[in-house]
Amino acid sequence: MKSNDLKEVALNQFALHGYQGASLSSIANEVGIKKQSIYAHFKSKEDLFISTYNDSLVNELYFIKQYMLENSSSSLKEVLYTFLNEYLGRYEKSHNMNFFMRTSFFPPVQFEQQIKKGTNEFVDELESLYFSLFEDKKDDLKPGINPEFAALSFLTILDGLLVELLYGFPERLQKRLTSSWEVYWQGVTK
Amino acid sequence: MKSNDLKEVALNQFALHGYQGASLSSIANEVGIKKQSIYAHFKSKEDLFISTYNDSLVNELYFIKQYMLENSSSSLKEVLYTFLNEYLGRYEKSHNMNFFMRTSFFPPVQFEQQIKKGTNEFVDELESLYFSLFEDKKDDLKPGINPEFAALSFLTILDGLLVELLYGFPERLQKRLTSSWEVYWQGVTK
DNA sequence: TCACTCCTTACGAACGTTCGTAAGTCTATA
DNA sequence: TATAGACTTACGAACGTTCGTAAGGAGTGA
Repeated sequence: MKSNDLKEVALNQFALHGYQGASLSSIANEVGIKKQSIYAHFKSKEDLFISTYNDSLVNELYFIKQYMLENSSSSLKEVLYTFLNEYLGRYEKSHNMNFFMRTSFFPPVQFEQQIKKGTNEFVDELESLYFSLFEDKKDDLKPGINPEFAALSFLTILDGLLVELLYGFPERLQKRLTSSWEVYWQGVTK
Repeated sequence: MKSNDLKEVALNQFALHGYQGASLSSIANEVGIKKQSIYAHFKSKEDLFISTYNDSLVNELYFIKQYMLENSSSSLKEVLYTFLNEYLGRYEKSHNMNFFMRTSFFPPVQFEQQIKKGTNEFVDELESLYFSLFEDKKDDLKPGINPEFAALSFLTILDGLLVELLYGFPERLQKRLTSSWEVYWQGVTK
């Protein structure tokens, strides 16, 4: 289906150049059609954009939920550390994360409320996934550590590493990952 | 001087709409001149942009260095925690941080190398500032904690909180700040 | 099987608008 | 009187969008 091709190419272009920077003609070009033909699939550039955004949100959430399902039997330490590495590695494999971050961090003004709502639901879901995880495995934590605090703290570090991912200096990212993990794990276990 | 007015307005518009989304005419409009008059001060939109970017980098670094100078006698705990709050609070007061983050995270393609170089120097300087701080005050740390690790870990948390700042949910930011700080400080002290 | 209609997808041509940029002119200040 | 800075006018290029049209497939009734 050409609609999916369009959304896939649009994702890449929007990730690379942003909403305003990506043009319909260059998107159409990459798909192999004329820009007017886009209007057979989407009624406007805005329509294409939010359609792409909704997909990216679903994909992002799907990846995380899937990981959680597949690793629910591992120890807390293993779940967390492996997740960090897998999630950061995902960045290289598709533009979905890049697009999603760009759009969530700096939404085009005309979509601001809509995207803020999406972001809010995403983070809410993410947090409750991690709350459950930490609650289930709180025996792995040092007594006296609030599982919710530990979860939020972990997610903050994850966000911090995402920033480093955007900067694009892999060796620095690696050092930050090592340091942050060590200090974090030392903080939540004895 | 009108050049400074221009850069100030440009900073706001670029922060709000990005490089491609901000137009010279709207910038000129806000300054109170015609867009063609911009060319009396800058030779192109690109020129205005990187000029604005260089200013924003200097400002960002200045704020941090100044804070470090003024608080060099405080305890490590106080320096760090107060910095977190002051730096996050700075976000509301000017668009400099927003512009700088937007540009560093997602540079327009034609400026990519130039901005990556700036970002790299900025982070390098930031890290060495914190390396010195943690080295100077390593007695405040739990023995066995590597001061460099503690510094990088702190900076990663800072970045993570910046992301939360961009999301724009103050109450969530507050919870993350509290949790992250508590876990972090528990990790680096006994 | 045939003809008819409907829907999807694609196209060329053109629309109005906005963009960044250029050249030349006027005017105030120093 | 020289210069900086703002103005007017104008430009080509690119933008998103609309229109009319055409090819192809799916389903329907004769």
